[in-house]
Amino acid sequence: MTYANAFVALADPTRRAVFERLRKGPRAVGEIAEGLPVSRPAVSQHLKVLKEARLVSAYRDGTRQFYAIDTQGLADVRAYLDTFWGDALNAFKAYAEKDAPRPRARRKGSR
Amino acid sequence: MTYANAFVALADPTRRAVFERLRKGPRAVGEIAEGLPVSRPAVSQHLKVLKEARLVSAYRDGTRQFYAIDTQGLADVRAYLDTFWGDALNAFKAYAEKDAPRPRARRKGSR
DNA sequence: CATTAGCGTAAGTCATGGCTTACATATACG
DNA sequence: CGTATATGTAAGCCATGACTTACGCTAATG
Repeated sequence: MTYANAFVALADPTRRAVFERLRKGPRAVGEIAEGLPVSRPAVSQHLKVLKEARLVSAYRDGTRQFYAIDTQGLADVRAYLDTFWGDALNAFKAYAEKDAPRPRARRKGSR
Repeated sequence: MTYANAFVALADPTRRAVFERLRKGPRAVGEIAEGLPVSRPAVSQHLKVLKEARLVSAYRDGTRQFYAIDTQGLADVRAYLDTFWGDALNAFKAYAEKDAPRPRARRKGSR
C-alpha cells in the first residue's frame, strides 16, 4: 500500500518540486533547498515523506546526506494505475454487451 | 498539468474508494455512496474533484447521474511518472560513468 | 577537543480541505 | 401542478499538514 503514500507525497506542489530536482541525479539537502521558496528544514520534512513513500532513497557522504530517485515508489503507483486501465476497459466492454447498447436516457412511452 | 489535480484527487483514501467503485463499470451517485462511511453529499464533492482531474466522466440518465472512469487522467499521471523513469535511469547511468563507482566524497576543496 | 558544516527534529502557527446538515435544483410521474 | 427521487451546492466545524524558528546531533577539520 505504498502507492497511497506516494499519492499523498506527490500531491503537494513543493514536494513535487523537491522530487523533480532529483531528476538529474542525486543531490544533497542543501542543494535541493537552494532556490526553493521554503526553508531547508521544510525540505528535510518533505524528503522524509518522499522517502517513506519509497520515491527517494538516501545515503550519507560525510556530513552531507544525498537523496536520489527511487523507482520503487514509481513502480507501485504505475501498477496501481494499470489495474484501472484493464478494469475500465473490461467494464466498458461488459457494459456495452450486457446493458443498454446506448447509455442514453430510456424514454418513457416510445419503445 | 492535470496530473497535479490527479495526485491531489487520489491522495485522499475516501476519494480513492469512490474511484475504485467505478472499476466494474459506471455507477450512479447513490450506488457509489451506499456502503461508504461518508454521506452522499460528501461523495458528490469527491466526484467533482475526480471529474476536474479527468479521472471520471459523467452523463445523465433521468434523474440519475452516472459516473465512469476516464482514462485521460490516468494517462496524464502515467506520462508524468514515465519522465522520471527515463531521467532517473539516465542520471544513474551518468553518475556511474562520470563520478566514482563508489559515492565517495568529492568536490569542494577536496584534498 | 573545540569549532564548523550539514541535517534532522521539536514546537507552535495558520491555512486548507474533508465532513456534516440544510437547502436548492432538476427530472419523472400520476 | 404537486410530489417523489436523485443529485448538486452552501455554510460551518474541525482535524490535518505545510511552514516557520529554535535547538540537537553527527562528522570532518585544525
